[in-house]
Amino acid sequence: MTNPPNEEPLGGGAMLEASRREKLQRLIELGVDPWGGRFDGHAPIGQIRAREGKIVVEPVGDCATGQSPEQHGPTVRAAGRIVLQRRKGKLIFLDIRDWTGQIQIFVGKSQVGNDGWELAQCFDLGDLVGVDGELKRTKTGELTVFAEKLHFLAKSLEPPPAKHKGLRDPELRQRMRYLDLIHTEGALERALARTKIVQSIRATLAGQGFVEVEGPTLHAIAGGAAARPFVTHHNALDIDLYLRIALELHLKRLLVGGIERVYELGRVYRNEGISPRHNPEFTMLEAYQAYGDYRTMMDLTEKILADAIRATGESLVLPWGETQIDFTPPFERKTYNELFEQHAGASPDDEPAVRALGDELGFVTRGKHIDVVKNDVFEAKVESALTGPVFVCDYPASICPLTKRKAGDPNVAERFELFVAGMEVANAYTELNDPDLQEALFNRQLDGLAAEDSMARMDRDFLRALRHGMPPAGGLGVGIDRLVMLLTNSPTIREVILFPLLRPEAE
RNA sequence: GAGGUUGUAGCUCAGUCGGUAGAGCAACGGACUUUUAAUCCGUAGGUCUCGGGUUCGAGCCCCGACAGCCUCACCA
Repeated sequence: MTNPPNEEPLGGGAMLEASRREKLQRLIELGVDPWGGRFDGHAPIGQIRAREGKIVVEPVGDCATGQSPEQHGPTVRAAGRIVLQRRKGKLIFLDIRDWTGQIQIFVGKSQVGNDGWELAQCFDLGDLVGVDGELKRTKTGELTVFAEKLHFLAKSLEPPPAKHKGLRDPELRQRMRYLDLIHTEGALERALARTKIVQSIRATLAGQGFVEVEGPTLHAIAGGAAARPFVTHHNALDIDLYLRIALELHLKRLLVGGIERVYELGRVYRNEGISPRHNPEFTMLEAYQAYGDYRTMMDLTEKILADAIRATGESLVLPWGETQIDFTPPFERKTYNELFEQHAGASPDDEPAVRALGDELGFVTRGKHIDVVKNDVFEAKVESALTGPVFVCDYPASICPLTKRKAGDPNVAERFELFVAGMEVANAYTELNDPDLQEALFNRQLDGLAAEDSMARMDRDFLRALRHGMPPAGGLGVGIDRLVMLLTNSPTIREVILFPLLRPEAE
C-alpha cells in the first residue's frame, strides 16, 4: 500500500483501517455491495457439519498409485465471519464461523472463476461472507466447503484481535462485548446458556401454573429490600422517583388481587458498589404462591434449578472452579442455628459469646440488636463454608421484616436462603400477611441501620392492600445472575452480564 | 469510598542498572493449486494512558489524574 503524497503517513491502527477501506472501494468497483443484503437458504454451520456422513467416496483409479478417490458431497450454502485465512498461491483456505460452529472453505482460482477470485482478494479477517459449494473432505481429511460461488455479506473495517489469543484485557472484553463474543472461547456459549436458563425457568413456572407479570420499575417508594435506590425525576409530575430495588411489594398486591401464582423475572437496580458478585443492575426472579409456605418454595427452587441445568444440557453435577457441585435434589436442609453452632464456634443462644465473636471479628456490636450481631457473625463465619447446595432455614425473626413468624416461636422467621459455593442464590419466606404486624415492623427501626438503608420506608398502599386480605403464601427470590454464574462455571458476575456497568470511556 | 496492582504498535506481550523502542500475530509487497496458528523473502506501523517533577538524559524514579483488575466496605 502506498500513501498518497503530501499526506501524513498513517499510524498503525489507521493504516489497518485504510487497507480495509481500500478493499471496500475495490468491492464497489467490482459492482459488489460491501454491506450485502438478504441471503436466503443458508444452513447453520453446525447442521452443515452434521451432513458429513452424506459424502460418498468412489474409489476410482488405482489405490496403488496413491491417486485420491473421487468424492461427492451434498451442495451446501453457508454464511459466516472469516476468522482465519490461509492464502497459498491460487488457493485460499478460509475458516468461517457462525453461532453454531466453524468450517473450512476452499477457494481455488480455477474453481470460482476470475470474478470469484477477484472478490476473494477483497476478503479480510472479520468480513462476513456467504458460500455455495460442495461439502467434501480435503486430502488431510478436513471437512470443507469447496466454493463454487462466493457472496459478500458485510465488510469489517476494524482489525480483529490476535487470532488465537483473542481479547485478554478484561476491560476491552466488557466494553467491546461484540468482539468478546466472536473471539473468546466460550463467551457466546455462555451468553446463549443464560438465555436457555431463563427460558427454562419461565417454562418450569408456567408448568406449575404461575403467570408472569410486569410490575413498575419506577417507584415512588423503593421498598421490598434493604438497599439504596437510584433516584430519577419525572418532569411532568415534578416528583422524584426511584428505580425499583425489589419486585416484592407489587407482586404481593397482585396476590391480594387474586393472581394466586404470580412471578416477575426482571431487572432491579441498587445504588451500591461493584464487585465480582455485584452489578448495580441485576436480574431477579420473584415468585409468589398463594396457600403455600417456605417449604413449598424449597420444592419449587429445587425444580427450577434442576430443570435449568437440564436445559443447558449438563448433568446435575456441575464443575465449579477446581471442584464440583452436585445439584441433585433434594438439597440439604439445615437450620440457621444449627449451622451457626457448627461453623461459628458458639452457641447461637449464648448472647455474650456471640457478642464476643462479633467484637473479635471487628464488627460494631455496641447498641446493636443481638440478632444483627449474630447475623454479621453468620455472614462472616458461616456463609463462606456453605458449598451447598444447602437450604439455610429459620432465620432470626428480627432481621426478617417481611416474613411470617414460626407458629409458637415469634423469634424465628419462616425463611430460607439457598447457599451454593458460599453465595446466596435464593431467598424465600412464608410471607407475612398480618397487616398490623407488618406495619409495626416497618415502623421499627432496625438496630444499627441508617434510615435510608433500612426496610423502614413506609409503603402505606402496600399495608392497605394487606388489610384487604392477602392469602397465606410462599414467596421466592432468585438472583438470576448468580445462578447463571454457578451453572456456567463463571467466576465473576461480569462474565454472565453482557454489558456490566463500567465507567464511561475517556474521550 | 479505602488499600493493593496493572496500563508499551490494531491485538497478545517482552523491555536488564535511568543511556536512540522490541517480538509474535494482524497489515502491505513478492513466491506458492490441498492448507490446518501454513511456510519463506521483504516493507511499514509508537503521544510507552494523561499531566507535572527529579535528572545531562525517564517506558523505567517521584507526585497527581484517569481506567481496568483484586481485596475490603455497601449489598444480593
